[in-house]
Amino acid sequence: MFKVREESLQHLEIAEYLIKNIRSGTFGVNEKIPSENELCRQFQVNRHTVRQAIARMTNLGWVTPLQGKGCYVNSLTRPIQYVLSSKTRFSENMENNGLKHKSKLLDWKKERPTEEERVNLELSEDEMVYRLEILRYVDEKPISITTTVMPDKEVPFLEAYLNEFKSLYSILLEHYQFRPIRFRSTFQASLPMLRDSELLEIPESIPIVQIESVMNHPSGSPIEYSVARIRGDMHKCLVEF
Amino acid sequence: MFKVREESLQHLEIAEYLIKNIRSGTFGVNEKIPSENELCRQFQVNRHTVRQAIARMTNLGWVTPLQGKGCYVNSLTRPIQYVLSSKTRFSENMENNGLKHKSKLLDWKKERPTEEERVNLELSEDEMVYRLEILRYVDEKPISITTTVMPDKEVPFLEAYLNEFKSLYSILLEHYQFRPIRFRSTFQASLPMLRDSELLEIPESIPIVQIESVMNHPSGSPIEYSVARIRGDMHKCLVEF
DNA sequence: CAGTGGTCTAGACCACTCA
DNA sequence: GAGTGGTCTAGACCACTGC
Repeated sequence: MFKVREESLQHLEIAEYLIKNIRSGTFGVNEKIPSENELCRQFQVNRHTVRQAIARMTNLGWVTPLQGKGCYVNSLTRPIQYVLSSKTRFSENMENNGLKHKSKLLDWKKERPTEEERVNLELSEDEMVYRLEILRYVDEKPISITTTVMPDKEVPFLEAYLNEFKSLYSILLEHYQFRPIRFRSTFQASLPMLRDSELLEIPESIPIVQIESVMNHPSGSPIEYSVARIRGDMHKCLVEF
Repeated sequence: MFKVREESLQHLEIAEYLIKNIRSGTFGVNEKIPSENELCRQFQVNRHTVRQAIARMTNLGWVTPLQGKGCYVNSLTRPIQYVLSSKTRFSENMENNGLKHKSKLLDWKKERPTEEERVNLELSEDEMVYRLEILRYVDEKPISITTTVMPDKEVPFLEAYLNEFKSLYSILLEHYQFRPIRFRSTFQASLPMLRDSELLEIPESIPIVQIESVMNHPSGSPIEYSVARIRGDMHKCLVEF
């Protein structure tokens, strides 16, 4: 129960030394820390020990190693405040934070919903849905992947408007004349799937926030079910009651 | 951008093999997977390679290695649904989920607030606060650490009631005749600090959800500022609008 | 005591980046 | 081609668990 576990953990000392130097600014943001071999010489330890220290720092979100280049100090991530209310949208939130943003449609399909989607959207067995996968950027950096599912019947011929994709909500407003209203959301901390970490360009050990939401048509019926997977180190979600 | 990165990643293959066997039930929940040396023999690889595979599985939340004992498959964590509204409390939420729960007061102090606490509680420079650290258990397992700060003036002589600590809200209700009301909360995914991982008995790579909340007195003034750090793999927070 | 996971060394080859 | 991080081998000692 009361573990002691001190003594002779060189990799922890190396990690602490490096973090202290990042904190103090000796290694600045977006700069390189010394190479693995350099650190081996400095601390007179094996490369494996240095790599353990760097793995730890990577997990804690301090640095990102890049093959062939070096190990870079992550930019300070004062988290973006994302306000969740019945009305707020991604783009409005980013504009409130004064941030440049954009969205990219990775893929879309028209197909049968999964069981979960069917339940959340209150659909019958044979109805079809549009499934969109959207990658969102802030300041040119990818920050979230969202899978959005909408019933076919509510947004007929949606594909006609997807070629020039800017924002899902602008399409809905422009071509279907409505704004979805957030009905409920759940939050969960998780770790990225392989595909997430590739698209978001983060190591697999950085936590992500998964937000599942059900949005309603202004008339009250559920119209959109979305699952967003967001970099956890760059976000803070605010809910007011 | 389009990384290939396949070929010769033995540790990924080993991890996938083990995960497949956990999924299929070959290695059951709370059972041991084969020891590192055993896996070395099976796959004809170096122990370091096996350890990489296990590190990955640990990060992904599949197993927990215990020194001297073995590497155990984590119990399936269908997440607990935690409803956030202006009124819900920890204990009510757990009872709604039909779960046994308890709270333990780790520590308390009466001291000056930090700048952040002062702002959130709208206090003047010289006011004092009670700071409580509470560890909560569900089914006898620790799941969250909460630091709760309340202004001294609102709960005078609080220490008199802390000896027989069961639940903060029962003390407030019984001795101060009020129930705090949730005003706002922020969510963030994060990784545990060293102390968190010790108290929650989780590896440092399992994500946690940090929920910061401001609670109001029914009369409207802020009365409690709390920061809860919760195992991310066991929780889902639901917000309705 | 034997078996387990945790730490560390010494050295190898590879894939990638950049000048 | 020199330097970087990524993978892997071979072998050592330690701390901890259980019988």
